Amino acid sequence: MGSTKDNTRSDKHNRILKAAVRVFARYGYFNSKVAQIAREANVADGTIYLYFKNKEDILLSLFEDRMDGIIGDLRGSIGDETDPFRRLTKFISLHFDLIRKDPDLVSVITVELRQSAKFMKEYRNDKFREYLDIVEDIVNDGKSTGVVRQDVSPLVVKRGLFGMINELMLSQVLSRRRNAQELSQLAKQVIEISIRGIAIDPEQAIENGCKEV
Amino acid sequence: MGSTKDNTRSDKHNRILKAAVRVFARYGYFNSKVAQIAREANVADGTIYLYFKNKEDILLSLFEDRMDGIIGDLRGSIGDETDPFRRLTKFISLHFDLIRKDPDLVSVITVELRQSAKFMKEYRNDKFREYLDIVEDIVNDGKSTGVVRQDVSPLVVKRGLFGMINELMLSQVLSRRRNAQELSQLAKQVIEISIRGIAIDPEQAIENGCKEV
Amino acid sequence: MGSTKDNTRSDKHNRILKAAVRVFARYGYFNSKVAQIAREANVADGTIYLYFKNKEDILLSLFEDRMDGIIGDLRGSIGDETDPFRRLTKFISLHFDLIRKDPDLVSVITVELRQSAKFMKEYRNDKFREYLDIVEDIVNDGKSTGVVRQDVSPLVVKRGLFGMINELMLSQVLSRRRNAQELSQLAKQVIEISIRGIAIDPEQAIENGCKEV
Amino acid sequence: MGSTKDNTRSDKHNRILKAAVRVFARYGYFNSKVAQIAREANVADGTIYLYFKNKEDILLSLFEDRMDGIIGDLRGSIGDETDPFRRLTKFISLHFDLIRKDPDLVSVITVELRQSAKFMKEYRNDKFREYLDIVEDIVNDGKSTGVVRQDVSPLVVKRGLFGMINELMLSQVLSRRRNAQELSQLAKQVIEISIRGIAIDPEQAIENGCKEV
DNA sequence: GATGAATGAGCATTCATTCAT
DNA sequence: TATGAATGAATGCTCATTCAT
Repeated sequence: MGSTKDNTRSDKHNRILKAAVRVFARYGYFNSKVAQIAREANVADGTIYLYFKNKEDILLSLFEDRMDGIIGDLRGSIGDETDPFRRLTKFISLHFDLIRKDPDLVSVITVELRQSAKFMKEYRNDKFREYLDIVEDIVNDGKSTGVVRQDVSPLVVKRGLFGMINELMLSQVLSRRRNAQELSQLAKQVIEISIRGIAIDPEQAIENGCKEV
Repeated sequence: MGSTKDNTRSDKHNRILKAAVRVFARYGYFNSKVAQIAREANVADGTIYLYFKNKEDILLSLFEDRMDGIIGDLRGSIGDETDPFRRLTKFISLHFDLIRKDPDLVSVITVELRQSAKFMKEYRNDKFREYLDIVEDIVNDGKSTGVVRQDVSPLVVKRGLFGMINELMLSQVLSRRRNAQELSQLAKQVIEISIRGIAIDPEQAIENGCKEV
Repeated sequence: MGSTKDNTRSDKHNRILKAAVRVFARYGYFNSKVAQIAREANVADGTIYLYFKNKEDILLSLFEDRMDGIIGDLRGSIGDETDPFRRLTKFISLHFDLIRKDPDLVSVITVELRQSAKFMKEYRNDKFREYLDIVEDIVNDGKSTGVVRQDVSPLVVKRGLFGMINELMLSQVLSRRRNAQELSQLAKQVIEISIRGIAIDPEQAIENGCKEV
Repeated sequence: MGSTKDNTRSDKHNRILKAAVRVFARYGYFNSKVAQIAREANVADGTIYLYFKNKEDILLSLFEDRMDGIIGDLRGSIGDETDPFRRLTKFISLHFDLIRKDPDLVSVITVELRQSAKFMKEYRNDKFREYLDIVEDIVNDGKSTGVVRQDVSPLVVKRGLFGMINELMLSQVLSRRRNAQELSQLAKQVIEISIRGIAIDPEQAIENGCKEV
């Protein structure tokens, strides 16, 4: 029958993860109780520990799992494009789409993840790096093809752009009201500033980057 | 008879705050014990509660107190300047100076503050807004004088720039090595991207904004 | 085929018991996990409960089962002898042999068994009593034949001797090094003290009791 | 007012220890809850941890503390005597007195202490050794003065006698009924068997050892 | 104001036991 | 019989906060 009856291994894993995003987003990581996640996932407390090492592992696994999806989406969306600015545009846009599609996930990524000492110390080297490298690649590509200024540091851009997007997503997630138009306006602003910020020929870059988005 | 003997009210208040930055930066907010802060401040556990409502209040007071200093510094530094881009330049530079002057404080602001539900929900309206408004004013000023593009949203710039700076400060604080040159390079990158991102005449703006900094 | 493939009922029962002695001896009763015993016995966790009521029942069954063997050995060894002191000698010797033959079992009997409230309260009435009665019979026999002092209490002797042997076995099991010679010296000491302690004519008793052992 | 109002540091320490003996004796170490000890001691759960590292530390401290008393009593009682057998007599007698004076303590020492892996592995080297040495000294003394057989091993006697006494105390503590007469009979039996077991001249030894006890 | 001993609510985690397959 | 995934009750310990001195 329905999804509640599907008790396969991977289903429980997923149910717990889905419950965790909701709970973490609502109460914050430290205020969330493992028992609460279990209840929302419709499993027993102990079952959680068959799938995750401990509470922190739920948060970290959540990040890894969801990042895989996000990175996949980003690559999928960017893959078709060759122009660095169009790729940057798509990269940024997808983030602001996410705010509507999964605000809880955005909450967890922008706020709760920072509660994990382990994440702050170690994790930012793995999946996070893979994610950041997408931007680095775009910038490097732009420098090779001569459309991005040579003195632009891809390292600064990737982290800086991430910070900018992250903060704007956060402020959106914290304020209740959100409509699609506002979000696309937001995306547009970020896109334009970013492109102009690094392009050799800003006007041309904007024209290329923003065609029919 | 040095400072350790000065037991005036404001001194203890300050000693606790100074101890708190150290402790929070080292162990993280949730892992920091009030007793530990008390020990580092050389006061009794109970004394803390004569000066602060509770543990979270220490963090929040810390933020308010230090933000006053930072805002003061920013205003002081910016006050002399009239060119919006020069003001922006100074605004950004001061942040990267802070990483060297008080890395613990940077740690607390970029990471630990997010642990406070109260801060995330309410506080971002007071002292934080005052801080952000500095940028908003700069951008608005630039738009009035016609050097910043009219379609630039000051709201997006203030939050976006904050996010960018914040993330770069965080990544600096997390990595051990830090030298003055690297930091000023970082600042320069952020300055250039920001200015070009919003200026009507980027080349002119950069020339104005970066004179002898 | 080989023993690992023999999955008859009594084989699994035995495999579990053998695994339990090892695990209990190594980790102590309370720190031993049922799952651990199952793994060492090469059966599933649930299978344990087809053969034993619960964890405590494993310990108690273990005791019963092994005590049958020990009592059998004791009776076998003593059966041939008629002289009470020779019987006592054999009784004691066999215990110190056990330390080398099955130290894990000695560990469980001297230490772990005491963790079971049920054993301490009830069990000491059944198999344990049967075991103690061997000594009681010897002493009573000695009193009848006039070689043991009339004012000796068989009840005290049986429990006292058990305690003495038990403690010496324990101290042997706790200390790593153990050699056959040391153990037989130990046995000899206990034998001599016991015999002299209860005999009417100690010298004669020792001579009878210790012939060619 | 009464003892319940004496809240000095050492008083709480003692109250917890006294509560612990009661609780451990009644429910067994593992079944005893820290909260239960706290309630019986009239302190908060957390207070326990101001005085003891953890649950096991309560048990171990209890042993150390009470052993000090017992060792002191033994030395006090034995101190006056010069005859080894009289000293042995007093040593043994005091144990059986303890059964009446503090059965809970006897319970804890004979049964619960064995639950502590730490005690079984490490502790038996310190306070316990000090206690056993009392017997070793007596036996050595007896051998020097030529009243104890030269081939008697003091090591075996000290551990063996301890085991004997221990087991008899345990069996007394486990059985409900206990009267002073029965206990002194018990002591007398142990005394006589021990003395005869090790003496060169048993009759003389008994006469010396048992004068007016 | 200052102290620090005392409080006690709160929770992640374990593991013996069950039961659907 | 046998399995092993799932269960959920149960508890030692921590630590922010209080308050008698």
